[in-house]
Amino acid sequence: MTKPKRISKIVIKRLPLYNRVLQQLEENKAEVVSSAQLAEKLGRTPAQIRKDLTYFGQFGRRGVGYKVSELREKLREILGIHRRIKVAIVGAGRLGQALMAYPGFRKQGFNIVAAFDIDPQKIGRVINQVKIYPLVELERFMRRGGIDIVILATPAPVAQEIVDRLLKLGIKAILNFVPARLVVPENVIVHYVDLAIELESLCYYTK
Amino acid sequence: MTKPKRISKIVIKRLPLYNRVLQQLEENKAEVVSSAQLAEKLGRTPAQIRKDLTYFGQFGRRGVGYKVSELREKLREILGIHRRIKVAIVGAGRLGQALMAYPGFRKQGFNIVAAFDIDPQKIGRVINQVKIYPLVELERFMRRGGIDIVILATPAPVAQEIVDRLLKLGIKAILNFVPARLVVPENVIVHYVDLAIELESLCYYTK
DNA sequence: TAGATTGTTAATCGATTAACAATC
DNA sequence: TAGATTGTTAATCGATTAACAATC
Repeated sequence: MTKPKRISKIVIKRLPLYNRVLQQLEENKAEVVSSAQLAEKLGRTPAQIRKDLTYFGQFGRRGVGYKVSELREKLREILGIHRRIKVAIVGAGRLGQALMAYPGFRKQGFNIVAAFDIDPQKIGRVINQVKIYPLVELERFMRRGGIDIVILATPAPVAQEIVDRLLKLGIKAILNFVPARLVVPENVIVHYVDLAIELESLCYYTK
Repeated sequence: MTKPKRISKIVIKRLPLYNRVLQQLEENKAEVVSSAQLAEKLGRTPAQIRKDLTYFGQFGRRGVGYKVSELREKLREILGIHRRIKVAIVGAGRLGQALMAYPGFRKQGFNIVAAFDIDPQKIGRVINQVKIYPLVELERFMRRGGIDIVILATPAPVAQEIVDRLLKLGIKAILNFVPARLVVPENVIVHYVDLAIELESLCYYTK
């Protein structure tokens, strides 16, 4: 084959942004939207939006534009968020608890099924309807029902060790808040969110 | 002029990562490091690291490598984190309070000077040594001492309105946790952290 | 048909990497 | 001097955008 047809990460990262705008348009009862209108709202070019979308199919009509509800549904399918995604938070320290309390996940339709920690002091506590379980329960949770994504918020020194356990259970995606590079096989994807690093790169522009 | 010599955002975002690794090396008493060693630890190419660094000067010695402490100090100067950076959190709801409690900012040397909210119920509360002030106090804080960066964690509907106030006070950098596109003049920089969007793009890979 | 907008190709732009002379 | 590694150029790779035929 000449074309591997692998869609780049950078494209995938834009799809949720498109989805967000479509959600708003839907709420405002918009029926149809053009790539130019989407681009305007997103601060991007119409060409980029059309190109991104055509990696996945032909969703628009020439001379008309895109049907809002239809395109949104397609995007949700592409992203895999048309079904209910089960998320677990591993590490229920300060940051973990903050994430348990964060309302945005539920608001976007995610199902935070549980939090996990080793500290017996924390086990059994409930924050924002999410209960903290001992780490050993992870296996049970994975078996019945499964967990689609783990949000990792452990202390840095134990992160890799815990990731190794998660990998054995078959976890495929990790949202990592721990400031440590994780070693995972290449079929597993890790997104890094490092708040201190975000702040540091901002500093550059304050001078 | 032929070369605008503008350094791209993508390069700036890598500098804190280099800094982090140098910090570790310093703790481990490493004196010298090569671009190959840094690349190994960061999962990047030696060429990229050397190129990134030479945008700002010549910090290494041929045949030898980079002096760890010296390079780290240079990076901290380039980023502007050699002096103590003052950060304010605007919006002390659930997410804002979680950010107040987040230990990583202090650990990286940031000074969280205050949080601000309009809700009289919250004003006066102290979380992790950070006090919540009424929004009107922002002006006073900006005058005496100043605020380098604002972490924005307000409700989405009022975000722009509050940003406009911050702009009038001369804020130059915003770390935005609000899922809304902010309108700012181009000399002001905004970094977006959208946790739900991070999760959504991860979903794509779990199928 | 005339006007609008997509889907897609080709051109452009920018970022990454390979390679190597300079030099410690 | 021989070996190592930087700084930097040129080649490559990938992403963005301009342009336009297709078509609603």
